[in-house]
Formats: sequence, C-alpha cells, structure tokens
Amino acid sequence: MLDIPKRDRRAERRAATRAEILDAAWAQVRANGLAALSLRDLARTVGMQAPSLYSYFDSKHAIYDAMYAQGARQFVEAEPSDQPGDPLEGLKQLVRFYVGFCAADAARYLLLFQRTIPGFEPSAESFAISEGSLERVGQRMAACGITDPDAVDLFTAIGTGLTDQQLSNDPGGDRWIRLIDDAVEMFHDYMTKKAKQPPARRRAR
Amino acid sequence: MLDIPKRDRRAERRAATRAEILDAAWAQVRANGLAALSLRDLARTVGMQAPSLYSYFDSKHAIYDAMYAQGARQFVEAEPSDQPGDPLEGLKQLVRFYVGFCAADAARYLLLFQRTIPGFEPSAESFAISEGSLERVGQRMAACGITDPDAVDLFTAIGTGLTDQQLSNDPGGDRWIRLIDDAVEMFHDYMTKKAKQPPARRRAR
DNA sequence: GTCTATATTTGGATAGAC
DNA sequence: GTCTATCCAAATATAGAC
Repeated sequence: MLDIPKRDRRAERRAATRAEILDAAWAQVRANGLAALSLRDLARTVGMQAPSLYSYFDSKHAIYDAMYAQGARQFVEAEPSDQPGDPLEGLKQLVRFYVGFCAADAARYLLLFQRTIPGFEPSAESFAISEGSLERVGQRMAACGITDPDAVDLFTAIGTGLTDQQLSNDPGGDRWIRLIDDAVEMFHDYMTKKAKQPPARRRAR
Repeated sequence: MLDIPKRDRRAERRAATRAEILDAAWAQVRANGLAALSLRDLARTVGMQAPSLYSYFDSKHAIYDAMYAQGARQFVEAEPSDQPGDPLEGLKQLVRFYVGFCAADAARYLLLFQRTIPGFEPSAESFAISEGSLERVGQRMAACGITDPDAVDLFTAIGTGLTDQQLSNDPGGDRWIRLIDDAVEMFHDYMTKKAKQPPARRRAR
C-alpha cells in the first residue's frame, strides 16, 4: 500500500480562509490602530457578513490571540541565532534585530511587546518569547565579560528607548536606528570599565 | 472708592465644578486606562447625568484637552530650572525628573508624551513643552562640553527607555529608576570620550 | 444648569433558516 | 458555512421641558 498522505481538502480550505481573515485583520490594525479592529469591517473586507467570522474564530480575542501567535512566530524565526566571532558585534546584532523588527510594524510591536489591548493577555506565549530573548541577551553579555546584574536591565532600556523614539518621532525613517551601533558601544565601554573597578568604589544608594 | 476686586460667585462655582469634573476624569483614566474615559461614568461620579457635562465641556475631546493642559502645566512647573554646579549632575537631574514625573502617573504620561487617543492632537501646547524641554537638554549638554548633533537623540532614547521599562515591567517600583545615574554617567563618559577623537576616525555609514 | 428622553452610531455576539 | 435578522450593550451628542 502506497504511503500517500491523506489530504483533507475541507481543512485546507478552512485554514486558507483563516489565514485570509488574519491578513485582513493585520491590514486593518496597521491602517487604523491596533485597538480599532472591527469585526464588521473585517468581515466586509473578506466578503463575508460579520457572524460568519464566528465559524473561524470564537471571538474577537481569539483573533488577537492568533495574530499574537503569528507575530511571536515571526519574531523567533527571524531572531539571529548564531553568535558572531566578535562578542560586541553579537550585542549589536540583537539590538539591530529587535529595533528593526519593531520599527517594521508598529501595530505588531504594540500587540507583542506593549499591553494596549484591554483585557487581552497572551498568557504563556508572551513569556516564552520575551524570556527566550532575555536569555540570549544574558548569554551574549557574558561572552563580552559583562556580569553585572543590572546590565541586562540597562541594556533592555536602551533597546526599548531607541525603538520607542524611532516609532514615535520618526516612523519609517532611521533617525534612531542609525544610533544603534554607537549606543551598544557606549553600553559596552561602560560595563567593561565598571567591571574593572573594585566593588567598594561603587557608591551606595 | 475702595479697590475691592469684583468676585463673580457664579464663575467661581463654575470653575470649581470644572475642576471637580477633571479630577474625576483623572481618577477614571488612572483606574481604567486613558482611552476608557466614559462620559456616563464620569457624570455619575460627580452626581450628574451625562448631558449635564456639556454645560462645562463642549465634547469629550475638550475634556482631554483640559487634562492635557493640566498635565503640561504640572510638567513645566515642576521641571528643575537652576543648573547645579556640576554639569553632569545637571543631566542626571533632568532624567530623574522626567522618569519620575512619568512613572508617577502612567495615564498622564500616555496623554502627554505618547499619542494613544485616536484623533486627539493637543496642537500647539504639545510642541511647547517638548521643545522647551529639549532646549534645556541641549543647554545642559553644552555645559558638559557635548556638542555632537546625535547626542540629544541618544540621550532622549535613554530617558524614554528607562521610563518605558519602568512603567511596563515594574510599575510602582524603582527597578529602572535606580539605574538613572549610572545610565547618565555611561552616556557622559561615551560622549566626552568621543569628542576627543578626530572626526576622521569615526566610521562612515 | 440640570434633567428626561431620544437620536445615532457602533460595537460584539447569538438564533435559526437555508 | 453563510446568510438575515436580531439582541444587547455602550458610546457621544442633541432637543427641549423645567
């Protein structure tokens, strides 16, 4: 008996329609803002009446959930994995990726990394991507010889600051994106210099 | 004829009621989020029916406008004005003030510095506070001998990054607030070192 | 100035025919 | 699976009596 994989044409069509709905949903939130997703408009866009959407998604939140999962998958699949030879370059690479990923789609950034949808909590997957990413940051930092426990917090602040300014004040441009390498060098210089100081010299607070 | 200032008791009462409404509006957005301001609930809180609010404000946007003006006034009145002797301390002071001001009231931060209310544009006053503040940043930076044109952008990215992380991941705490002084020293070290390098050494992009 | 009553729009979600 | 019809809730805003 030949091993022909069973194709379920009905399931395939259903998955295709789901994908089509999600694509339209992304287009809508990019155009009108993340919170302005309307099931009526969404249905019209894909040539349906609003109630028909419920054959594909249980609720509006379920659509956000699916969009979140898509965005999270895009993030982990695009994240640079292999550490380059220069450890400093490894840090730059992470920030370039993160800021670039966020700046490429503001709505996706808000959905994944900010909490702006009232009542929407992406549960486990949220921690998965952010903790996985934070772990990688820690590893690459250790490769640079940076062990200060505050270093990761300062590093993430730099990354989100560049992202926030880029999206808020120069969307579509590169005014803060082109500062990334300098910012990471600044961070690296400071942390490596600080590590050489005896702990007693650091002032108490 | 004695110079007794004319008191308009009616105008006083009206102003007091307006202030009462605004206080209730702030309480509501702090509790439910900036975008969740409901005129019905707001009216109930101050013991009115919803339509009565229109005797005090022309529209919901007018309430946001008044809230914006209040927040902007709070910002400029609390902003540190006199430059301390140590120029580096001057920079730290600015960031401490900005992050502290934002962290003290997340809803106010969103209204003043992020654009999250659809269709709400605070017009002239918005530029007034941010440009006035940016000007002060430039002055204090010059006092440190920092003249790099990118310095202000990098500095603001650090400030907003600390703010964003503090509000997003440790609201009410001080996990990023206590990194402010270190972050400013990091920035200062880097910019002063960079200034001593001959411009030719800086890589082209 | 404040109320009741209402207009109008828009939203998410459900019932049931086909 | 898709539709029509409908429900229900909430929103801003207006008209007009008192």
